[in-house]
Amino acid sequence: MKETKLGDFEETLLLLVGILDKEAYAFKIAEEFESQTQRAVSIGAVHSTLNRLSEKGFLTSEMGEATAERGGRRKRIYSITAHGERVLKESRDFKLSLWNQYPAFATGKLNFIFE
Amino acid sequence: MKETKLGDFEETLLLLVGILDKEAYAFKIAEEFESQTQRAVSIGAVHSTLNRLSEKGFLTSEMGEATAERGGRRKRIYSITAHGERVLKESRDFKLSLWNQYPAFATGKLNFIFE
DNA sequence: ATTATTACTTACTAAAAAGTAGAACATATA
DNA sequence: TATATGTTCTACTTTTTAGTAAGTAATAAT
Repeated sequence: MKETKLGDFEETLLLLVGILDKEAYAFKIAEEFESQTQRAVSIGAVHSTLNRLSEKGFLTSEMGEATAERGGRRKRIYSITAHGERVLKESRDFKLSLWNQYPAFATGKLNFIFE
Repeated sequence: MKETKLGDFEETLLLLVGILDKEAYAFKIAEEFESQTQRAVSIGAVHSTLNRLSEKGFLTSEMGEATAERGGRRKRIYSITAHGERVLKESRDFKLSLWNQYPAFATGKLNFIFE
């Protein structure tokens, strides 16, 4: 296990970036994480993880437009790179494959995903 | 993120134990890992990870019968605990759910797994 | 006997992931 | 102007995961 890969929390955040699309900025990501997992996260943990993901080349980001809302500091909008998407996909395929081989999980329903 | 959970390598090994069933002993697990991932692992890494998984309550094990093969030291056979299976299942469900929400991945094919 | 092979065990180290703390900034409202 | 709100940033610490090293054991083959 040498290559740069994804931790669990990292993978979740990466996916949330993909899900949130144009709304993928740290605060929103943190909120979404909490609502999807019922677990608390500190915003700092999210920021440092997003940084790590960027350094690893899985994410890029750019500053969004200034908003005229209260607290309207400009948001940094994240998006998944091609590399990030590829790694995510590989990770998914590998897991689907394993689950499928484990009798306790194999519903037979995942088979045709590998059509 | 406080609760005891699974690292990536741990999750893979846990699943391999489930897949290998009666053949789930460290050496075989290491071989299977290499064949399924095309990555090398050291047997020591596998042993220490299996230990960790046992301490966390995800696995149990017992010594198998002595075999009359060359190098026939008794094997320690691992199996997944109910707790291990539950955690594995939760992890799977959560991931399936996220993948399904990410447009780049959503084939629509995973939907009905949550029927 | 000696060596090769299949295995386990344990204590340790290294690396990576996760989380914390504290500061800063922009805007709106009171 | 002072305060609340929504937000980013980064250096640092802690915790967890992954991996190494070195030894032990049992058996078969030479």
